[in-house]
Amino acid sequence: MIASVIPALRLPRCLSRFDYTVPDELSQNIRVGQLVTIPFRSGERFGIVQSLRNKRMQKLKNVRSIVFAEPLWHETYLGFIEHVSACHGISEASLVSICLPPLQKRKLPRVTLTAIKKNLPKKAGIPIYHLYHSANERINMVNAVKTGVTLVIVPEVHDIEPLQESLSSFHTVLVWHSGLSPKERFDQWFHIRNNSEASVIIGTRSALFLPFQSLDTIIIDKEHDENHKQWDQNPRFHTKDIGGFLSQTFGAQLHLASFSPSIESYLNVFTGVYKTEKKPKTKKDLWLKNMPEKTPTIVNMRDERRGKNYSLLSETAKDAILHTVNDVVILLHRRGFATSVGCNDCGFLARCEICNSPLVYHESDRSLQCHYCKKKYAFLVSCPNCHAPVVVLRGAGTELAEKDIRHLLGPHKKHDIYRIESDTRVPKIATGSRIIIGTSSALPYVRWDKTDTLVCIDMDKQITLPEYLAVEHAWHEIQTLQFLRHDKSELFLQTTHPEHHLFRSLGEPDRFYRTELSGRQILSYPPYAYLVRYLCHASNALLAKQYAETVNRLLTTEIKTATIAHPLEMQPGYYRGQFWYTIVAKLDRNSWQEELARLNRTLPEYCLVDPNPLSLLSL
DNA sequence: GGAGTCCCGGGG
DNA sequence: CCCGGGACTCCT
Repeated sequence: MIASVIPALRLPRCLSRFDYTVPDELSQNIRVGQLVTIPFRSGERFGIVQSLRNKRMQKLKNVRSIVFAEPLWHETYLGFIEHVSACHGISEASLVSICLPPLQKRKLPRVTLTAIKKNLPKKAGIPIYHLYHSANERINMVNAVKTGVTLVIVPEVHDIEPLQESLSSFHTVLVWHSGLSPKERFDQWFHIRNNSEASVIIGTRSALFLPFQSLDTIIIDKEHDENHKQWDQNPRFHTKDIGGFLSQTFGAQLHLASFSPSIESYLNVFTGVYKTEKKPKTKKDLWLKNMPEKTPTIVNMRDERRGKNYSLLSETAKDAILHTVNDVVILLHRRGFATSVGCNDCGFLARCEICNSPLVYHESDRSLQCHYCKKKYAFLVSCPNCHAPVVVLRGAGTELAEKDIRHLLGPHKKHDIYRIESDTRVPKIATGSRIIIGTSSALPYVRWDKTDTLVCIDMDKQITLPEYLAVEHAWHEIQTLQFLRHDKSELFLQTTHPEHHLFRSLGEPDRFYRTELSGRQILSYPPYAYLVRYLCHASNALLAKQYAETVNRLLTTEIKTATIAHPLEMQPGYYRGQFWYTIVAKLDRNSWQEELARLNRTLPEYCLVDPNPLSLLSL
């Protein structure tokens, strides 16, 4: 007997299944879906039995051992593995290695697997959309789930704990995220494999690949959040896509939930792709009219400049901050002191010599830093291009904001000031009133009940950024603050484009969605097409470009229902020791899965696949 | 993808 | 003589 085995190893696309002879002493007990050990290269590896056939072949190595008598996975799950790896342009072997993260040989004798269920799938219904307006409604939505195993995927580790605490009295709750220790991982993983009782599993996107025996409900919470996309390493997947595949595999009901629906979901609700409790009847119906009635204050920064206020904060915001007794939150999107360093005379802009990204000024050591490749440069005194003595700092980062705030409050300030960024460790925070200055990664550290004043220093960048998702992202950010802040608090949005439909639609969300949708329809962007991005990389710039052109030719001849854009240099063009080019294809939104799998098959190894990308150009 | 291998060149 | 790094090769 021959066993086709998928090794648990990160292997290239073309290497997935390997044939081994089943020795006579194992042939009675070997099953499809079982975890086995196999000799691979010089060592021994875990693998999953993909299929068995009665045949004899020379020169094959033997399956070494069967780890558990019971199969780890149902046969149907192997179809899931095949489908996901085909659509995401990775080998089944790589995906299997992601599915078996905690296995250590010496611990395995401690565990036995329970018998596997024989008949799996019922048919999955169409996805259900839940719009919630408060934390309570959110909890109730999850609690409404009564029977079977429920998987809740949240965008960030921070989202797990609050949800877990409000649920634990009703359900057995298990959590899964990147912060677990190896021991916790091992225990949770086997618990999930063996548990057949009702339970709720709450996790980040890596929880999609846990060894479920059955799955009745999948909830994707904060469905609009960009953290649902894994964009920086293979497999580059979106929680919604994998959630859909899982729902098919287990016949589980898929739910999407958010306080700020994505533009894609809005269309899906109106076209009947998703069900809702209160269904809008016609296309003319408004769906989101009952948004919270807190209104943000839009501050026109052009007026501030005209009034000779050149600081980061408008007079209105300064005034509000000075009069706030409790907490203040100040948000902006850049770390450091200024976004860019350049010359007003000739337009020179300081860029990283390695990857060409604009450099960021850091006040603490008066250095210029590249936020992509981390290289540091000395501060420029004069323009290297035209030798003008003045090098101006444009834009603003969190460090500059902190300096301004300290200056504004003066020496007798009543607040403690904290700057929180993605890569700073969160300081030990005192109990007094505080001002938090940070990027959106500071939000988990905000005391919402005590925060009376919130300021978004600069909404402009997201409006002007040439990315189709930028404005939607800005909208969700505003809605996140609207959702979290208390009714008596004030939110200031500073912009030089107060006439933008993003701000004018704040009181009538449906208008925002419809305007964005019509723009996307014209350009065939999602949700009217399914995007896939192909990334070509090489250690030399010319080679990378040639690779991209080769892939472009391959795709152009192979493509059926899609349009494809010419290769473009990525932003930054150099990253992790490699030069990068990108090719974007727009696939038919109804048949993208087959098309994607077919296109991926033709690709050379150096080309990575990024289905459903968040950005067209940047890494 | 990455472990194993060979083959350089540089420092002693 | 020993290394570290780069290129190259396979993997049932």
